[in-house]
Amino acid sequence: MPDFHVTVDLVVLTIRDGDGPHRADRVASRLARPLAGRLAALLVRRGIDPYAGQLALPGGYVLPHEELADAAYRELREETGLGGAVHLEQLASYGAPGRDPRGPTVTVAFLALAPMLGSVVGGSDAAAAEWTPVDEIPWQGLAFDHAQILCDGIERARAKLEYSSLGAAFCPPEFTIGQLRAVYEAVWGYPLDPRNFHRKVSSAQGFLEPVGRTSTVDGGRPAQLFRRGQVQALHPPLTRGSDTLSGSPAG
Amino acid sequence: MPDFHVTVDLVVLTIRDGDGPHRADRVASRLARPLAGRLAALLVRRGIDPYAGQLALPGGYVLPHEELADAAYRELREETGLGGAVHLEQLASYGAPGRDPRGPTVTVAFLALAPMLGSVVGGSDAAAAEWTPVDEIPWQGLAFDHAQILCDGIERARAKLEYSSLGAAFCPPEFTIGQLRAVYEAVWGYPLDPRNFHRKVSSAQGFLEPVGRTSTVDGGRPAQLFRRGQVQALHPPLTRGSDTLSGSPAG
DNA sequence: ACAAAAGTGTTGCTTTTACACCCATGC
DNA sequence: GCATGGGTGTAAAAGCAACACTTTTGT
Repeated sequence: MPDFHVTVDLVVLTIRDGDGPHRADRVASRLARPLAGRLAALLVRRGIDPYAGQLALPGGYVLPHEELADAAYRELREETGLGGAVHLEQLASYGAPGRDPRGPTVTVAFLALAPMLGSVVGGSDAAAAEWTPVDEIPWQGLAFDHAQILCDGIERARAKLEYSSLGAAFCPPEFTIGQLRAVYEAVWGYPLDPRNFHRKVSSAQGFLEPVGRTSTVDGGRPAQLFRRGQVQALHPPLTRGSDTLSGSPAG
Repeated sequence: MPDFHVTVDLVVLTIRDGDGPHRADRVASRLARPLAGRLAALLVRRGIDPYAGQLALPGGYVLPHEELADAAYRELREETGLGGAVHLEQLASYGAPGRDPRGPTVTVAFLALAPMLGSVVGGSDAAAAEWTPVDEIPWQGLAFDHAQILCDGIERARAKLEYSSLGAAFCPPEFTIGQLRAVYEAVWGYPLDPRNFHRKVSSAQGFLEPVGRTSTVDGGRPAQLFRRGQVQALHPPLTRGSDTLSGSPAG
């Protein structure tokens, strides 16, 4: 019974302000308004030896007698200062021979979704932590097999938004449907019809829980505030499939 | 950097002949014809010490310098004699402290789907391997945290049949749409409308590939044979959602 | 007044469901 | 003939994309 090192690695995603790019494959021929946010991943600059100086996912060794998810939470706090208000779920495990020069190592990757706010501080063995928009990730320069893991994490997030209420994990505790739509648009990389989106999510039973009213968030009129509801799964899904694109044209 | 033992465990599922039970939550008030098969999982009787004599998932230690998926394939062959004609995918990892009395152990669980045929032989440290219908699984008596893993595996299989072509992994290389429908009915535990099912899967582009004709399989007329197609994902999904139930009434 | 976002109504199209019906075979 | 399963047609219902339109704020 040979032994392995066991680590956790974190794909931490959030939505940041700023015009996101459209995904070329989705908005080919249609006029499209600019997106209100962009999907970004958290990368740290490695301070110690294997791949020192290169960008990597935050992560670290699992302690014996520590639950895997606890280790993921701990690393998240240690390396990024992000609190407990994040969604965390297991992604997959990676154990290719030679993936870590220090010896046989299995890493359990986790996917974490952080609300839109939040500055990040580096700590322990990470010299710096920074949000990188997904279209600017230096895929070639990532340490270990972290390009693969990050890629899997982003794809998981994109897929799960379709049939779960996960999108709300990117929002502050109370949010408007407009903010939630911005999340979906940023993650999927193309605009959605505000009116149909509104109808869809507000008619899905248990998906959203109304709480109050806010004044103008962004120049518009006050809007209903919501909390995420109890329902995790979503039937029917939110169609990122066909040509659900649209939205009012830019000009 | 503490060390862990790393194992793989396999949730191996197949469809076996015989009337399957209906799931109470799905067929409440409606008359329903009997199902043509039932979902079964592979369990082994442990021969060696931790939990000796109890039922467990097939699995074993990962060798250093061995890819996780390779270890899963190896254990599948060693313990069950099942060949390479199975679908195999990673399920999740489990590392709760104390889950293995021999010390800190992380197990990477895999989901394997075996075609309907196939007798099973025991080997190495498994005294016997046997197919157990999922509604007869002795959940309380399983070793380690294998009840949890098995439960997760079954739920994964049920969910994935909806939006992928995974159902065909339960079929022999060439099969009829009727056989494929029997798979879906066995996994989900309730009958589907044969005519709508036929239309749905045969109209899904790339899902099935026609190959030839067979004579009567089961008293009916000859039917078109199919191979699984290239398409993995399925849009739109196959609705196990609402009340897609039905089928001709029993009497 | 104007822009910008929230939210509602409506219309035409596609998908889904439920079921009638015919076809081919074995007994 | 009759049962069994394969396969097609079809009409009602539901879901969805697209877009017109009203409301309510800030500038």
